[in-house]
Parts: sequence; structure tokens; C-alpha cells
Amino acid sequence: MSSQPHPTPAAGEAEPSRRRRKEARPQELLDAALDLFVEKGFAATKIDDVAARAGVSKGTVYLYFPSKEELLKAVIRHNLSLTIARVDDLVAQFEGSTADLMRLVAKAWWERVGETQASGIFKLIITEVRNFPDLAKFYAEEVIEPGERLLVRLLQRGVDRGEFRATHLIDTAHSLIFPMLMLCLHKHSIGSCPSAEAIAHDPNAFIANHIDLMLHGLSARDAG
Amino acid sequence: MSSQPHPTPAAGEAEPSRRRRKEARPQELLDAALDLFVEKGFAATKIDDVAARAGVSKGTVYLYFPSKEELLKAVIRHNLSLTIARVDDLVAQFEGSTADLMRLVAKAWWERVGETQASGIFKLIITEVRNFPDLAKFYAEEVIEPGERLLVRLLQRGVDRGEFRATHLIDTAHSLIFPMLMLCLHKHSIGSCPSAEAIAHDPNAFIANHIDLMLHGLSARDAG
Amino acid sequence: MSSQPHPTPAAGEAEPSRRRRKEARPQELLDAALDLFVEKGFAATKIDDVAARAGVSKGTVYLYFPSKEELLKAVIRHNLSLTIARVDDLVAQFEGSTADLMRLVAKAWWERVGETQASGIFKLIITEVRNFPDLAKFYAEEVIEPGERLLVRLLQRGVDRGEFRATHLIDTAHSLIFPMLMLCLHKHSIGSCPSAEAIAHDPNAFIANHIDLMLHGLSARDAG
Amino acid sequence: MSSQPHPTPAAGEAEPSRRRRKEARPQELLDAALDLFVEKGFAATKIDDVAARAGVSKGTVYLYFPSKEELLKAVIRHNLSLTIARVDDLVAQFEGSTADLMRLVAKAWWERVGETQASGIFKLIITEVRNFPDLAKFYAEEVIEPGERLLVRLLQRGVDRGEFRATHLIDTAHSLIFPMLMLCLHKHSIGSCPSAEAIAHDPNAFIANHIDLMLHGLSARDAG
DNA sequence: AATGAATGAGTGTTCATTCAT
DNA sequence: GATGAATGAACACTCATTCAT
Repeated sequence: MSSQPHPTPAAGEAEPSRRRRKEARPQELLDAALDLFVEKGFAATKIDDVAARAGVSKGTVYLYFPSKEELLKAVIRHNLSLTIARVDDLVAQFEGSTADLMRLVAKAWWERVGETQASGIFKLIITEVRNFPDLAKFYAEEVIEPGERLLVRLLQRGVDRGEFRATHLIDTAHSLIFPMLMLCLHKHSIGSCPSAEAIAHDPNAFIANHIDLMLHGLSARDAG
Repeated sequence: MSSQPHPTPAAGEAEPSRRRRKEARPQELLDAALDLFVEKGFAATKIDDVAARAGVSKGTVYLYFPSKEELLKAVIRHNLSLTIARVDDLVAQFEGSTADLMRLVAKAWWERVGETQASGIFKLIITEVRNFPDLAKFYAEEVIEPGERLLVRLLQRGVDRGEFRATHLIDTAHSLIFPMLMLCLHKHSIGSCPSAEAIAHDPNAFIANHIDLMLHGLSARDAG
Repeated sequence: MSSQPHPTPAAGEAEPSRRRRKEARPQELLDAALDLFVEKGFAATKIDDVAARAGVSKGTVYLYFPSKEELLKAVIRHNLSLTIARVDDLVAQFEGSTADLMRLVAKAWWERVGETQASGIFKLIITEVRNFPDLAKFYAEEVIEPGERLLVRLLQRGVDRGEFRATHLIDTAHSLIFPMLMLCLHKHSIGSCPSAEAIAHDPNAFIANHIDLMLHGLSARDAG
Repeated sequence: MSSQPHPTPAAGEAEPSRRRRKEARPQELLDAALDLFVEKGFAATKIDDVAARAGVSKGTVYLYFPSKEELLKAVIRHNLSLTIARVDDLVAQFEGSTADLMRLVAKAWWERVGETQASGIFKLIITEVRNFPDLAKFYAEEVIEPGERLLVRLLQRGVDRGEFRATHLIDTAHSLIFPMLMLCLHKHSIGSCPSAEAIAHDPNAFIANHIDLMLHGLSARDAG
């Protein structure tokens, strides 16, 4: 009530009310933890660092998450839900060609996942799934399976409408999505290293080229 | 039945002489370390574990590598050299169609990299490059640049011979290789979790489908 | 009778509050470290031992000192300052004979340095200065030089007043002080071994005899 | 018999014969160990370093000394014997004045102990006697007691011949010898640090001044 | 609710000691 | 005898977790 844990900002700055900050805490902690887990890896991230990035003290982290491991799981759950929600937004009914739909889906996914902090979740999963195997089931059910279903439906729509030739749908779905995931992984690994800057690309151009390649590859016109 | 003070090789193998062991040690340690770094991550791997997997005591690791960090760098250097050597084997002159060449390159790469322990190096790079930034330059020069040059040459050959339509060669090279890298990453993350076994695929079938898709996508036949 | 989780102060003393302890900690740690470094030497002293003697756990030492080496330096700095402060107390103006002043200085120095824990610092310096060479400059500037200046001034006063004959002042200062330092060294080495108890002397009697000898040796009466 | 552990020197260099080297080994090891124990302290000296300085491999040290601690004891025993032997050389009958005898003894001691490697033994004793308490008895019997007896005899001779006034003989012996010991300690601690060079003195001049002071202090002429 | 001092199990690294060659 | 590879106990230091304030 008396001592102020943080220096009070100059009057006029919009300091969120104490209640407001309190409600925002878990989100701030999850964001800080995602950043750091992605950047350094789970084992190399210190709770102190997470707390410092969220602007609280170490003890406060434990008010919201009972252990570092639970914090990891919460980070993953939280960002997977977001991912799913975002993916699910895209399955809306679409009237035009499947090619246009595919371009739209790719663009939307990149804007809502690839360009946001959530893009780090894929690196985190790849890194930590072997140390915390129950994450695998979770990830498979929450991301891989709905994601594959979405893409397979998309491809099937093309085949059904005579736009795409027949291919192995799941493998083709992977050919579609894997380069997008690599983009996310790259962004959070070598892509962030100044010493390898020559390799940095324009992701949007790459995506456009990739989808174009895939659409050509799938085209029913010369399937015979 | 009785406890063995040292890991005895399988019955029938002769116990190697002390000198023989000394020469083989660094390789044994590098293999053990690659396995564990890939499985658990660098920070979560204990030197004790590396030593145990190589069948020696902890102190012995320090006879060959001055620190855990140097061990990591040696693991990466060692496996990158292998990777490069293997990639370079593939650029041999080839007489047939570029499509056949591409299928051959993909198959060879998968046999020599994807199916071996070296496939883990990509996970290790993605995981650790931000914590050890001088690895980035090393990886860019040793793997990314020669790899891209190889693929661009391959694509250019197809264009020059009128087999492939014109595309952005580097982007297309990435569309080709990224799914192969994802296969390696998958193998060492979710792919190794029993709880997600439904997702395990036949990599050779996937590669065949992927190359087929790409070749269709690149085909000059309907480029107009 | 039951085990105490923390060292409880003697009955009657109130358990100091957490804050109070925090303020006292560095001093407690420095005292414990001085004792042990002097007793066992720096290399042979375990941080665990320092912590135990100060009544805290190992980790706590690192809250206050970033490394064992910095703890050593802090111990030396801390005790040198004390030494200096104590020596400086003695340079007060004095009206009587230089012989009386010398006896007073010797007595005061012994009471304030020789008989206290600070007497161990000389052993520590002698032992560790070659392993941590930047201590040498520090010690020379903080102790040797002011100490020599004080003694030379004292001797010069005697010469100026016709009490002392002319000698090499610095050498004579060393003849004065070296036996006092040996007393400190003896106290913390052989003097502390029960098996050599026969050698233990009365330091005050020795000092009285030493100063008497020196005063006779310096006396101007028979200088001719 | 076949392989040569060290590169053979060019013909013409006086390589000691193998037998000669073997016999000299213990002495070489003791010298190397004394140097290093004095320089770094016992705990901070590695057997590897001792072996390297003596030009042998680590295992060889254990052919001659069963443990590091026994090596320390051998070093001390060896150098104490030398010390004693050298001190004993000085007790020869002397015809002249006790003042001249004292100057002679001081000079001889400094030449045979202070200026040699053996001077380090005093630092070693002071440093290690508390960690290896049975050294104390040894040192007391081998050095302190005979040394004190020698000095007391010397002083008594002066008193008996009417040269010296009566003082407390043991205390006076200590006033005589302590500064000489400090010279040895200084030489192996601060005196070896370049950053404190201003403090380095001419030991012979200091000794001359010290003995002169003591002789004045002891002089019977103005004792009344 | 928030803090941060304190803890102690855990891990990287060192080094005295052993022993097969 | 001599070597040096191998060992493993020991120790400096870290950091997730607790809890008095």
C-alpha cells in the first residue's frame, strides 16, 4: 500500500491500474516466456529472465504457474489454442477457385501466425517435445490433425472441382505446409543471426512462389 | 551376469587395445554427444550422459574436449563436414534428364543424410544457433551456401535444357529442400514420440510425391 | 537439544529480523572467510565451509560475492581498510619523548591489530599475493607505503629531537616492524599448533623487549 | 628399451646417463615441488606441474612419492635437514668479538639459506603447518629449537664476555632472527611481484643495518 | 498480491591417483 | 622404470523453488 515496487511513471502516461495489470499478468508472463523459450530453449531460460522481461519479480511467476515445466505447458497450450483459432478462422466458406483459396489461406496464415510471436511455437515444439512427451499427443491432436484435415479438405475440394489432379493428399499437404513451417523456424534461428544476413529472404515472395509452384504441380491441365 | 567395470563390446568382438580405443574415442564421443544434444538439447544434456553413452567416465570427455561448448562446436563441425562431403558426392556429372537427376539427388541425400545420425544436425543448428552465434556464419558458409548453389545449378540445368520453366531459382530451391529438412526435424522431434505415431509416414513415399509435385510444378510443358 | 534449522544466536539474543540479517551478512561472511582463508589457505577453503561458519547455505555466499576470488579480494580490501584506519588512529599528536611514543604505538598496534582477527591478513597476503598479483599493488599502496611513512616520521622525530642517532630510516623501520609481523604470522601458523606449544611466548613481553632493544640501539647517548 | 621418452639431444650435449638421471630424480622432483609449493601454495599446485617442471610425466612422481602429501613432507624434511646442516656449520668455534661473530653468522646464514631456494621453506611452513599439524613438531624440533639454542648461546657468549648487557635472551634471539625470516618471506611473496618493486631493498644492506642496530641495542657500554 | 533473500540439489570442471602398456 | 589414458571424488557455481515479510 505504501512502497511502490516500480518507479511511478510521470503523470500523464497511461499507467494501467493495478487491477488491470493484475489481470494482464498471466498473458505478460506467457508472452515473455514464449520469447525466451524460443530464443534460448527451455533449459537455458531462467525464471529470473522471464520475470524480468515481464517486469515482475521472480516470486511472482510462481503465483501464476506452479513450476517452470507448467509454465512451458501453459505457453504451448496458450499458443496452440491461438494457432488453432486462427487456422479455424480460415475454413470459412469460399466461393472462388481453389487456387485463390489456397493463396488466401497461405496469406492469412502467414499474417496471423508467421508474422506474429506465435510463429516461435513450432521451434519450441520441435525442441522440447522429446523432453516432455505428453506435449506430443497434445500437439498432434490440437495442431497436426486439424491442420492436416484442413489441408486435405482444401486439396480434395480442388480435386473434386476438377482443378487439381489426384495425388497423395497427406503427402501433398505436407509439401504445402512444411516450407511455411521452415520459414517460421528459420526466422527464430539462423534468420535472427546478423552474421547470416545474406540468407534472409522476403517471406511473402517466397510464399507466393511456393504456392505458385504447388498449384502448377497440382494442376489438372497436364495431368495426363 | 556379474557387473562389468567397463562396457564390454558384444561377445565375439575383441576388446580393442588401449591405443586403439584412444584413437576411436573422439568419434565415439562425438556420436554420443550428437545423439544426446539432438534428443535433449544442449543445455539439458549432462556431460555425464555423454560419457556414459560413449562408455567412458566423465573425466575422459575432458581429455578430448576442453568444455561442453567446445564439444558442441566439434559435433557441429564434424557433422557439417560429413554433410558437405556427402552433398558434394552428388554433383557428379549426370547424363539423363534433370527430372531423373533430381530424383537421384533426393534419394541419395536421404540415404546419406536423412537416414543417418547426421540428420539430427539440423535440429541442433536450429536449436542452438542463437545461443552460439558464431555457429551461424559457419553453417551459412559450410551448408547453406554450397547447398543453395548445388540446387540452383540443378534447376538452371533444367531451364537451360528446356525441361523447366523459369521460376525464382532460390525460392524454388527452398521449396525443394525445406520439406526434406522438415522430415529430418520431424524424425528427431514428434516423429520419435510414440504417442504421435499415427503421424509417422513413409519418408521415401513422401519424397517421391514431393519431387513429383515439384517436377510437375516446374514442367515447361504448360508454362505458357 | 533438537536440531536447529538455522544457527540460533545465544539464548537471550533476539533472532534478528530478515532485513537486519541481510545488512549484517557481508560482514559475517567476510569474517568467516578471513578465518578460514588464514587457517587453511585460499585454495584449501571450501565455499561450503565459509557458508557454514557464517551460518548460511552455500548459495547465500553467492548473493553477496560473485566468486570465491572476489570474496578473497573483498576480505583483503576490507581488512586492509581496517588496518589502515587503525594505524592512522595512532599518528595523533603526542607531546612526550619519542621512546614513549614508540612504546605507545607498538602497544596500540598490537591491541588493535595483533590481537584481533585482522592479524591474519598478513599471512593471507604473503600466501596469496603471488596467485593474485593485483593484490600486490593494492597492499603496497594501502599498507606498506603508509606504514613505512608513519615509522619513518616517528624515527625522524627522534633524530630531530636529538633522541636517536642517525640510521638508515627505512631499514630501521623494517627492523622495528618485521618482528611484530612475525608475531602475527606465528600466531596463525605454528603458534596455533598444540604440538609446538613450548614455543608460545608472551607477545607483550616480547614487544616490550623488542622496543627496548631498538630504543637502546637507536639511542643517541653513545652514538659517538 | 626401444622408444625414447624424450628427444635425444644433439651429440655433444652432456646428456646425463640414464642411471645418473634416475638417481637424480628424487632431488629434481623435490626441487620442482619446493618451487611450486612456495610459489602457489600446496593446494594450488598440481602434480602435473611438478612433473612438468622436473621434466617427467605425472606417473613418475608416484614412483618416488606415494602421495602429494608425502611429497610435501619430503620437501619439508629435505629442506629442513639442509637448513639445519647449514646452521650447524656456523657454530664452529670463533675467536673474535661476539659482534664480529654475529655479523659472520648473519652473513653466512643469508648466503646459505636466504639467497638459495631453501629460503622458501619458511613460507611453506607458515602456509601449511595448520593443515598438516605433525609438521609443527618436526619443525619445532629440527629448526626452532636448535636455532634458538644457537642464538641464545651466541648472546650468552656476549654477556659472559662483558660485551652485551643482560636482556631476555629468547626474546632477543627472536628480535634478531625474525627480520631475517621476514626477508625470506618477502622474497617469495610481495618481493616477487613487479607491481611492488619500489619496496624491494638490498637485503645485505638491511642485514648490516639490522645487526648494527641490535649490537648497539645490546651494547654493555651504556647499559647502566 | 508481490517481493527477493535464502536454500540446496544439480552440473560443469578439475585433479590426485591408478594401472595397462 | 616410465608413460599417459582413464577414473571418480570433490568442488565452484547455478538456478528452480520456497517463504517470511
